[in-house]
Amino acid sequence: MVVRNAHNDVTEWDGEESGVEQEPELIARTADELVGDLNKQQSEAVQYRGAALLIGAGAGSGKTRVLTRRIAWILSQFGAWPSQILAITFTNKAAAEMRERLTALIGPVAQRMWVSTFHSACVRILRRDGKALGLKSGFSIYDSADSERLVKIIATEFNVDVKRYTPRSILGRISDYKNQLIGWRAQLAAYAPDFKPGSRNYRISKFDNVEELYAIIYAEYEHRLAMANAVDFDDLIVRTVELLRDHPDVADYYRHKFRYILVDEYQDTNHAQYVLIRELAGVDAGETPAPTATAAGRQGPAWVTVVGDSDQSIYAFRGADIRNIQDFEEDFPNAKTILLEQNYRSTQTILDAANAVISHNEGRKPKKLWTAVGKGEPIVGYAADNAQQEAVWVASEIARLHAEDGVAYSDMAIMYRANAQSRSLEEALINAGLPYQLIGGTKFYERKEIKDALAYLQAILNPADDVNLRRILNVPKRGLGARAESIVLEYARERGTSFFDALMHMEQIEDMPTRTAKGLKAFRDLMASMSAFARANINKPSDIVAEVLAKSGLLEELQKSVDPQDQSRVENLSQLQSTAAEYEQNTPDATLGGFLETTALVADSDQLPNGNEDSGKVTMMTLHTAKGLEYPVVFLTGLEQGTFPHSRSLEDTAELSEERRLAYVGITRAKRRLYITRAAVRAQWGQANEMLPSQFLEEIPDELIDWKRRETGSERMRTGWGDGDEFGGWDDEDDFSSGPTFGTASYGSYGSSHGSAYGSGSTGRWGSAAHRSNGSRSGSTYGSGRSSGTYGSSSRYGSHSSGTRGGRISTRHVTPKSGGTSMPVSSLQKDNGLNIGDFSIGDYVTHDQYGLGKVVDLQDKGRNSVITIDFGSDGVKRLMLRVAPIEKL
DNA sequence: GGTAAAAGACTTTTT
DNA sequence: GTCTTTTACC
Repeated sequence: MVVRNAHNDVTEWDGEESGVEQEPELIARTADELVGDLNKQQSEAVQYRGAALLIGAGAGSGKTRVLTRRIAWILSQFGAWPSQILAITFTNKAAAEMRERLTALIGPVAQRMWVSTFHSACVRILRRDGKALGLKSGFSIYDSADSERLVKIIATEFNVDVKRYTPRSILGRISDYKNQLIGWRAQLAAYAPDFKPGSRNYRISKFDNVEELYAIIYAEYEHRLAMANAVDFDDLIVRTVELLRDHPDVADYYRHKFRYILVDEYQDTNHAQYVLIRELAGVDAGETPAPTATAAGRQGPAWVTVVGDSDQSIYAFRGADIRNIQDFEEDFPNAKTILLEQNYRSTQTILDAANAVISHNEGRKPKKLWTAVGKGEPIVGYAADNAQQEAVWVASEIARLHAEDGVAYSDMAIMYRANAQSRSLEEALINAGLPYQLIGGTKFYERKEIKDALAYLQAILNPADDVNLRRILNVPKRGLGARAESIVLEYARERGTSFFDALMHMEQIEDMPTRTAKGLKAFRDLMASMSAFARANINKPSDIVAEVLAKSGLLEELQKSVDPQDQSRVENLSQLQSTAAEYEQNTPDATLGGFLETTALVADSDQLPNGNEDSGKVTMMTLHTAKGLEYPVVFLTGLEQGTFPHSRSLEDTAELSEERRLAYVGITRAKRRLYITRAAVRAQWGQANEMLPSQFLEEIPDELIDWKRRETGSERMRTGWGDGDEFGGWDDEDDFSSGPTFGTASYGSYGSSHGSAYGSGSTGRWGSAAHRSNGSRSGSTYGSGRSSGTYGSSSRYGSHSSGTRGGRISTRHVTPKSGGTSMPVSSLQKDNGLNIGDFSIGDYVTHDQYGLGKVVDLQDKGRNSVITIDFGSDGVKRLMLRVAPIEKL
């Protein structure tokens, strides 16, 4: 193993040198390697010595870079062990990226570090120490659908009017309680002291106090979760906090283990997560550090570094509390704040727009992003008559950029507020023959067939899991309907045991129809046999998946079906099989439980190809999913009052502020070119609505925008712009109206008039979804029959290895199902997605072959940009950026 | 208990 | 316009 130090020049590190796995050694980096190429603030943040550091990192300010360098700094300069570091992100993708960059920086030891999401870190803790809370091994993690199911079961039992109090809204309230660390005992004591969780036949009689209703369902929900040996998403955090608070020995262990805690996207933490950090760090544990400490040492609270940008807080709806970051300096003693305001991503024009929009938010700390990149091109605006036309224009602009300017499809992204907006855009791209990938929508692991298969696995692993067991009782159909279920359930409730227990003792149930008894026995035997198989092969999850798919009849039922949608379901199941095989291959100590965990904690954004991969496709996603990403060209669509900002946020200042931050996030995703579009008429759930321009458009200084079409046809006629008599304006596309300021009637006041006009509108002309093939939006078999040739080589990239987890990427291409072996992505790459604008002279990079190098020259030739790198002993090389196997450090 | 047709709800954003 | 849930009938 090669160690780098101050006097070694760059040394070759040949990853293939040893067949035997060794204890990976830490690559020690010199101070100059870690901060030599950083700006003053970045460098200060990397080196800061102190117990609490807040890095206020504006969009594109090199946040991840600072974070990874700081970790390397702590290791090499503070003398910390890799095992003493806990780095937390929100998404798996961010965690994977950080780990990857750390590996490049400090070597393979990074693979073993705690670099993970809040949720998976907590799972890890709970798996190890959850026994103290009564969690048995193999506990289930309920996703929101499972939780909703459970709430619905409870609410129905309690005779709650689920039309009025939907399971979702009840669950939302429960989630709020949890995020605030308000326990069910407290709620029960306050609002329903007479209720005992688990007691039968309790009826909520009076509805004059909704708090009582919530308190009771909350308590019962928690009770059932405990019975089922299950936790929900929020519990992962909450129960870990509980563990640390109530079990000093456990808390002690982690407090002395993690001496440095780093949290990314701190503005998105909720109260529970905030407390978790405090507990883990031992801020309130009362230990005092050695007075002369220059590092976290062994005693006293761990050193906490948080990185965030309050202007990018967009998850308040999920409980994120912006005060966590705003109050950091008061919350953590002797906290230091360092602001990173230099942006390395976008042009000044784009930043000016972002700054202008965000400045309309009240009560924020002023912050101004700036860049050395230069002014760049103006923002391009377009006002369409309707959503379809907007989509067609976006598609044509993408085609033009690709053809005329050589912009790679993968360098362009279309963003929108809500998933529902993707439809018309998708259609336009299909019609234009443009390759795309859509992120989000119905997630892979939320599909029915996948959830069914996972329910079997979960029930095998954790028989007490009532929700999953009951889910599969009659899936596939085996003649065990509501009646059979209720017989078993009744017995279970009488005896206060689980559904599983009741099933095991079904012989004692009286008055059971023979047919039902037969069916139940068959089901029980099936589960028993699969369970035996699983026990015998517990570290071969892919074999267990295969067994379940075959024995359960899930696969058979779908294969027999004539419904074309079921065909794609079969494919999805086979993909699940591949994912399991992949997991098994990549995980040394693979278990069924471990596999289920990976399926439980995935997000849409995890589905995105990371950095250096060129998907060859335009990316479409919601603004929320886009956070943390960047693209040379960004289309921000649907800038209308009611669409964006969303209608539900128009009346509330706080919510409107969040929408504005979302706009800020969207704008700052763009590196070179930003497009903003809107539609005058947009159909939502079948109805065409007339939409006013988004107020955010008005907040962008007019001189920054080059309007290709400023007003729509109908607006011009109404406002008398041009000649009233003429039918001017109905012609679309190349209408380069360059009129003076246009803020007349239609741009006047937004507030109250929104949504009042219901245009009979001209929608529909652009064709309805006639050719959407099978109604399934799953995409895997999406219109495979039509003209696949048009889509170039993108099929080769279809669903590559890293793309089998979570979320959906739909493309027009059928994923080639060749056994599930993953192809090495690198060999397929034609374009690594790197951008010349991201490099500056003096940057360090690693090359797959030559190792570490320093950038000495850059030639911006668009797609053919050349980067010149000094690799020390290997000489100075000129490389074509787009194909160079390099990574920026 | 299973199937098909009809009604109804739904859209923010997600770990 | 789509997806889920309810209802009517076999």
